[in-house]
Amino acid sequence: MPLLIVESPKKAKQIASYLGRDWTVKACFGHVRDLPATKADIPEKYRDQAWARLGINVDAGYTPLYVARAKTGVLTDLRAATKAAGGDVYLASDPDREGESIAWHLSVVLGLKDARRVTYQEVTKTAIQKAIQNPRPINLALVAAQESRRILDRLAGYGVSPLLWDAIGGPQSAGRVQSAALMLLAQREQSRLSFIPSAYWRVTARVGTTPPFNASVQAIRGLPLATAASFTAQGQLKEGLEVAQLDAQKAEGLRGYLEGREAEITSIEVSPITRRPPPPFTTSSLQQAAGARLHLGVETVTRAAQSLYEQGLVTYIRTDSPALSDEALQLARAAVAERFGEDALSPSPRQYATRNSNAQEAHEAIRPAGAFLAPEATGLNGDELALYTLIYTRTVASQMQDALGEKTTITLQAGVVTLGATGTRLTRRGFTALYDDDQKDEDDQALPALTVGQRAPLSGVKAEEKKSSAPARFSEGSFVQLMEKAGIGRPSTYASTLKTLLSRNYVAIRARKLHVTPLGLCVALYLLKQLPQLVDARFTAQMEQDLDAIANGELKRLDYLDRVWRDALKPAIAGAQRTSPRIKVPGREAVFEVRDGQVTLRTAEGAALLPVELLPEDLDERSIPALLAGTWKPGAKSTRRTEESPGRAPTAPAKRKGSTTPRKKRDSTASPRKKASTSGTPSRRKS
DNA sequence: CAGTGAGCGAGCTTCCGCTTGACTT
Repeated sequence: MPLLIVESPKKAKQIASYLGRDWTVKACFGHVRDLPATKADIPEKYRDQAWARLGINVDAGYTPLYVARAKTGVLTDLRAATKAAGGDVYLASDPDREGESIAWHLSVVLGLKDARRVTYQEVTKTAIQKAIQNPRPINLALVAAQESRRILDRLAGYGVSPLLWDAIGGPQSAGRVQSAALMLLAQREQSRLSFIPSAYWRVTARVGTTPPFNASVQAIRGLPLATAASFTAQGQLKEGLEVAQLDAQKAEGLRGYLEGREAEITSIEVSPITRRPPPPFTTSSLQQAAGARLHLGVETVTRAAQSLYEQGLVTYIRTDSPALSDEALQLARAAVAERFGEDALSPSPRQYATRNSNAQEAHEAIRPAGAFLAPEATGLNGDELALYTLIYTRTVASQMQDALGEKTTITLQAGVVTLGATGTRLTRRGFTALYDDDQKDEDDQALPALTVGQRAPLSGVKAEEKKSSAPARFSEGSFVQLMEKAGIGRPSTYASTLKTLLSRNYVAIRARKLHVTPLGLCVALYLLKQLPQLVDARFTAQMEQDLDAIANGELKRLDYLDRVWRDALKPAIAGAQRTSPRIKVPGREAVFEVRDGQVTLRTAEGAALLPVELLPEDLDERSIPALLAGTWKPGAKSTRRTEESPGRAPTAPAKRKGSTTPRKKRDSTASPRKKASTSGTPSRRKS
């Protein structure tokens, strides 16, 4: 009886039901071998080799040392099943680079000669049957590409992390993905800290038509009134821009000028609007939407989505493709027809393509699985119901008609002052009847029917001073999207990369936003100076191109690794400064100095160790003297945390435990600390 | 002579990516 091996047990069950009793279907649970992680993983005979710590014999052509992963039960099970199948084994791991590698490792571990590799794009009976009729050999060039990726990540990660242990202290870490991701956050934090807000004025008035509407001042004597967009991040007026700038006195003068004055409508412009439904979810867009709409963090979303997957309610949750299978398209369209009628359907089925060039598209979009149960019919509750509803409506809405409408822009003149008002109106709701993704514009309003030349008095004139705001911090969900857009990490690692940055104390979550800590800022800026290539997201983009060339046979694995390691990273690591770095605090006359994992703030007035909970944004004219005097208390500024959802709050207290600084090195022997930092965070949650 | 504590030195930390349960607090 032939044996088919897939990665996921859920998938194995599904496929077993398609293939019937003539087949055995087993899961290998992802990778079955890997480089040794710690010394304990290294086999006795290699333990005294100089390269054993890396698990890669660089001098022997970057030969990797592979060891079985902890799940011995899985391997013995697969070996027994292989024997029972008489070696008639089909390797059906995912159709991407990692999947090809898994197939190759399986073929080695199970001793398969002439391994039969099969792939399919969707899990349907016909697709599976077609796949097993067309087996092919393992693509060794693709395996070489994966192996190069693995080796590079190990060399970079295990090569650079010890640099941090020397320079900064503590069990710190660096890597191709986490360091580039940290840098993206640090850059945003820096641009926020150095941002200089600009003041501008907004003057509004009520126009006395029936019914009335609101208009805002656009220009005075034809000169546009300054807005937030008129200024640079340094608080300067953008070059070559001619605008009217008010101060309190002028604003009050303008208010008096307008109050009671008659305005005339000088133009009415109407333009049509078409809005298309957003594509079905991928891992990153689901995180973004669940964060924005349901206020759920990445870990909560991942856990709830995994549960939905295990219940057979949604498809695989780690995907970069928004594509729907033909079967799913039909089911989604049937759901539209049943709920809203045939007229609500888009004229033809909508298929969505990814815009992400790194996408491997081994799975389809995250969508309802099986019978497309309506949310009410699932029997779910809580976060899982909310998440399923989101996935269901987004998928079904993707097959609905566009929303149509019109945008009206009104211009009015009152003496020398020009005012404007906008209003949008939907003439056909289309998909928004089910899934409304409208971003509300504060100026948008319902406008009455108006004609050019019409006159009406202005009243209730208000002049408000506004300040331009710095670029916003990332939420957990938008951080995941940022990583995807930058091309770093994969759907299976977005959540764990964030978790790593949190557990290293490089990043903290406050009021549902990601903040880079002083330690994170120091690590990022240190790496930027010593190893700029590692913190650059383009390093990964270039790696992807080179891996493609290896997979195509155009580039040799050895040549590639020599180029990135022997000729670039290795000498850069050897030449890097290993003394405690001093980093200028952005936007302040002060420096951070970091040693033993602890950050010290140094100013002309003195120095102070920074408490772990202090964030760069807490540093100001009041807190700095308090820190130096030792009287600073946390929470003085950050008390206005948004606690709308008390049930599911805080990851914050759990986080700090595992990664406290090793001030007393003797007390923190390796094993208890490891335990605390790896299992501490999730296990505290349920109590 | 046995027990205690300070001080010293050795060993360890770490990557990315693929998959789920089995462990405690």
